[in-house]
Amino acid sequence: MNDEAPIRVYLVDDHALFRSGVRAELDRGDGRTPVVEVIGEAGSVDEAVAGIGHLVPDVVLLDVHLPGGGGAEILRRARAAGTESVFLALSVSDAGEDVISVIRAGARGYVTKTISGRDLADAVRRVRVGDAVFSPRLAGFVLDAFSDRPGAAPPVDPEVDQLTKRERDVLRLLARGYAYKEIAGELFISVKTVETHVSSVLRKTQTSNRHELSRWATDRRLV
Amino acid sequence: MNDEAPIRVYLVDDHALFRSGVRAELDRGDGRTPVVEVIGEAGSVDEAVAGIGHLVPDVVLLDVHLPGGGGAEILRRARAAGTESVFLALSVSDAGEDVISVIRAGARGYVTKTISGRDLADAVRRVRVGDAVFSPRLAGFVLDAFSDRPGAAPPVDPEVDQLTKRERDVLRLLARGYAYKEIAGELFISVKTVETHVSSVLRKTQTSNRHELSRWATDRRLV
DNA sequence: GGGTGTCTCAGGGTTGTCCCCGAGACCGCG
DNA sequence: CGCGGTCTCGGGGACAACCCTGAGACACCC
Repeated sequence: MNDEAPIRVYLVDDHALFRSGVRAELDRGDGRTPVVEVIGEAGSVDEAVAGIGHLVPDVVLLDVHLPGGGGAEILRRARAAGTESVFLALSVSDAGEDVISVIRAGARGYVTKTISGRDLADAVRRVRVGDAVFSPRLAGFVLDAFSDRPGAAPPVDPEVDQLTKRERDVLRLLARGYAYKEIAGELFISVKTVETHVSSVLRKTQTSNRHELSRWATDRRLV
Repeated sequence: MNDEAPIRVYLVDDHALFRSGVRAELDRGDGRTPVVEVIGEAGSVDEAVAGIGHLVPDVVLLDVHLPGGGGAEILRRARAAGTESVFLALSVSDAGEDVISVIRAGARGYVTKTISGRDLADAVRRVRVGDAVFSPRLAGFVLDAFSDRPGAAPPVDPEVDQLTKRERDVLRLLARGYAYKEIAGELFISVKTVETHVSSVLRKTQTSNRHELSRWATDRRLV
């Protein structure tokens, strides 16, 4: 599996301490031949885009949450500048929206920061050769979200755009904690009609009550 | 300012990568004499309590969010075991509740993970000699919270601390969307008792239903 | 014209939420 | 010992949430 030359990695995270940790763990190579080499790092969006364009790394390790745009922003700008680097997201967050946004932007994998140095090196090697790498907790989630779209990333979730306009109206108010009666008053329809819409929304989103639905909606930023 | 012997530091964080980073930055000592030496580390609550008791470090660098109890829990248990180590919280979070909880438990400082290696070493040195160290963004907050309480700290809303312990238990689950039946199962009490507690909470918080209450609770970061 | 989809509304049902009332058990305080 | 606070639990009721079935009106499209 050794291609002689080590994999050249660029590291983006706003915490210098964390960058230092990744560098220490990866460069050490776990006592064996260093298959991974950190050739540069950045702590901000602008710095990262410039560094990637300049150094042309094989793999970019990308933090999701950064001041001034986030990892997805870096990915889009680097792609727009014509980079061919492969991107692997590395984040503390396991929130669905974070995973979705960065994968949609084009990352080839997403691992959480709980990962060990050895596993991280292995993940880097795997995305380098084309694998998609996900932390175990996220794998199921990602498969669900992209199961019926093998090709490019869709603009919105399949579940969201199968809601009708009126259903979205009801959903918006519902997620804000409105009672059926209040929703009816707001939309100038009867309570019974509200019930019908709510019922459809719950069925389509595969949630069972308004609390789950609220979480579902906020995860997708519909509120 | 050099006491000849380096300050002995114990490091607690659930991310091995991050521990590695702190270790690399601190041990290097920025090219000068190593004033700080990492003598041990832990990734879990139990491991940390045991390690602190055994190694007797001068300073413990403590992550706030840990599986199985958190930094405040470690601090309390280590104190109960009679340690004389000084604790410095080191966290990604700048949320008020996190700061409050760990300071209340007895930490002498709180810095965020955006800190540089050099500044961290300096912070360690300062808490070692008795200073209270806070990241700039948190300094104002901490002063506010403790301004009128030179001693201990009960900085909660008047409405929150008039809730009894059991009522808070119920509130926590209720705000997460649990049904009464589920809360009853979780707390090993009857649904009727849950109703009683909910009723009290709604009255004391002057809210009229669980949705308003959820917002009330999240506004005060009780979830 | 017929099929499909959306929006509207209703009846009737189960379950959940919230309120009122009362009540026994425990514990700490004066 | 009595008193107050907390925790526990019950009955009974009003209303909200949610489900199922059915159905009329309108628009679009083949």
